[in-house]
Amino acid sequence: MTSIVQVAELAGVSIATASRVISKSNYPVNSRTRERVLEAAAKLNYTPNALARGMKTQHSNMLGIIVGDNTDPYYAEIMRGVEDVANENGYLTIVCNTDRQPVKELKYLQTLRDFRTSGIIFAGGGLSEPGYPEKLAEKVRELTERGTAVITLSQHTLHVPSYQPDNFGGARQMVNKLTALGHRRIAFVTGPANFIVANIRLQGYMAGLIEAGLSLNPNLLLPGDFSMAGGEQAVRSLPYLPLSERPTAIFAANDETALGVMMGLRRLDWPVPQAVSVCGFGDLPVAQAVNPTLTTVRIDLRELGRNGMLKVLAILKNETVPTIEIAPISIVERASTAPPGLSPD
Amino acid sequence: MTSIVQVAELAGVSIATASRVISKSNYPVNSRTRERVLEAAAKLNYTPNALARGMKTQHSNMLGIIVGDNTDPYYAEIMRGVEDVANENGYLTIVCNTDRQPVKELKYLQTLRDFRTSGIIFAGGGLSEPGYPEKLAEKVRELTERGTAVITLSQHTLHVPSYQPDNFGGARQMVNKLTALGHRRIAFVTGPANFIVANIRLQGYMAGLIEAGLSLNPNLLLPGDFSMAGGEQAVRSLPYLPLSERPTAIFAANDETALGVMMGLRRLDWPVPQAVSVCGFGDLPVAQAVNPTLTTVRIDLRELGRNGMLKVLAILKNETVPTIEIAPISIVERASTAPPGLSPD
DNA sequence: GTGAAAGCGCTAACAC
DNA sequence: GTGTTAGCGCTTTCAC
Repeated sequence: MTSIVQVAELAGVSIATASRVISKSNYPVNSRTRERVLEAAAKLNYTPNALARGMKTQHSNMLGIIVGDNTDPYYAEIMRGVEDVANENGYLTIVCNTDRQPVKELKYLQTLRDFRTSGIIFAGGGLSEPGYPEKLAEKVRELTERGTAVITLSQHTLHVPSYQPDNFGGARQMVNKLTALGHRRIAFVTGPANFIVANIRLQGYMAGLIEAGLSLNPNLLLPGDFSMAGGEQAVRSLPYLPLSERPTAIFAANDETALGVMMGLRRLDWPVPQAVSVCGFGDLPVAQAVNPTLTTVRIDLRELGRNGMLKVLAILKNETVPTIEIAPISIVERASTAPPGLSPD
Repeated sequence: MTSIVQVAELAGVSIATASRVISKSNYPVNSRTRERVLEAAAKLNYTPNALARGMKTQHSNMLGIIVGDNTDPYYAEIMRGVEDVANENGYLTIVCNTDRQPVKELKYLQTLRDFRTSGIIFAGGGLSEPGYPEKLAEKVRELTERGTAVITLSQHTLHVPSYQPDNFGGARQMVNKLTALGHRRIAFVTGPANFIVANIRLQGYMAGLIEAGLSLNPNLLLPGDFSMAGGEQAVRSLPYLPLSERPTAIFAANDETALGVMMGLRRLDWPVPQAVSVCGFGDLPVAQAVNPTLTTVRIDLRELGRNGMLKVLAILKNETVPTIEIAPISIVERASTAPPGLSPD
């Protein structure tokens, strides 16, 4: 393996000089000397050992991204945005799937510390399990103290800079849209209870109801878990409701759930949107692929990722970044929503 | 930052002894001494610097996974399998999105080399652009010579161990299924021409036709590009075919294309599967979510990833691994296929 | 403008 | 069983 030593030898200079050229230090080096070093490096097909460099500089040009599951299109899209900017800036992106398990999350943070990762991005929301936020905060403090740039891309228990989609406003606006269409009985399929984002969307839903002068019917709060299976399961209880209470619209806490809801309704033979409108949250690519196409709250996830990584870079350059910044959302109306009462019943 | 030096000091031993305990070397250490070191490490919340360790051992417990796009569910699923096993074995997984561009791929390989990555997994098929395979092979040789374990998870130009789905057999079997249903005019939507896997599936399609005594109608070879948009575009030409030539079944080279095909057919008002059957390749999660659900060739991608990573670990342990191993596929019949002639025309 | 040398944290000979 | 020491490849004072 060729090291800077052979480059220096071939160029006939000291390794110090070679290093100055190679590492693009702003130390003055005679342009002819610089030329010779560059030539030698090229001839030897030399590139610096990133490990050795990281050892000196105490950080490694690596970035950890903490996701629930990289298979989930929500996270996949964010990851892509992060990786794009990371790659443009010479950083390596490390995937950390936690399955939302505190143990896995903590273990990964430790490993990322061992590798002197330059930055860590929490792509998803925090887990609000008892005792966990404190433990996590402690671990993260160890990291930030060392100069690791840490940010979150969602509402989180962590007190680090955060760039987050407007989950509350998005849910509220979606309910506004539904009430404007004439819906009065709007069900909401929740996300996992210990998942902060899910609760914020629920708050937005309730705010939307209040704005329209509606009151919350607990029977229309259907438990879900952000999965398709959960959505499918959630609608099973609907036929047992008295006709007068049945929802004319179902708002799912995320798109995957909404897809499950649509599958469940198909099984019940309740046509969408004729019998019941369905909408989701996220605007994943599938939202356009399903039949009927899904009305949803759009978050530009790739942009969220790109911006997140830019913030990490800013922190590493010691620039000040705002504690909380809100990424705009928008409502995308598609075919799965319509005014109520199109159905015979 | 606490290093092995402070641990040794606190335990009252030399750093060599401390290292022997910490690094789990099988060197004999007195159990009482070992105990003291472990205690000291725990008290100081010490964990070894992975960079320093990698510097000595010349490789870093990091693994690069080369994908076209981590947003593509095909790659996402493989990644997850790889990451699972990697994590279980203390390896970090680095995402490398290439967008199938040789330049990006080569650049990433260089970076992975700089970081002394222990292994590299090519998740997708090789690019068969003129001159590229040679360049890539050269770069990979540099890596394998250094002890990097390199494998591919698809048909590839590279001569490294490969664990790959049976793309040929899968396509052939799907055509068998369609001909058994009674279809005689089966269209095929191709993938990108420079993508090896796409061509192998095309070969399988042709083999299936021959087996059924059918000949290839060039008009039924529709150009696609593995994307939904490509699939949608591909069917646009169909109405211009004389009635007697119109396909009763459309086999798309991958699931995303099949989804696009279904969207395109919806626009044409050709009901699936009544007017025309549709099937895909891959069995992505969406295949079950669309309406009608998609008949497709199933590859267990997560298992492919898991196994791939296990192979990398085997290579690193100097075990011999087979040059080529084929992962089984299966046909999943769902609602998008039916016998032909259910349509009025 | 250039070079000598210390040291980042660790492992692995090599002594004792 | 334990300790001393030489690097791994790089950056960075500090001399010159």
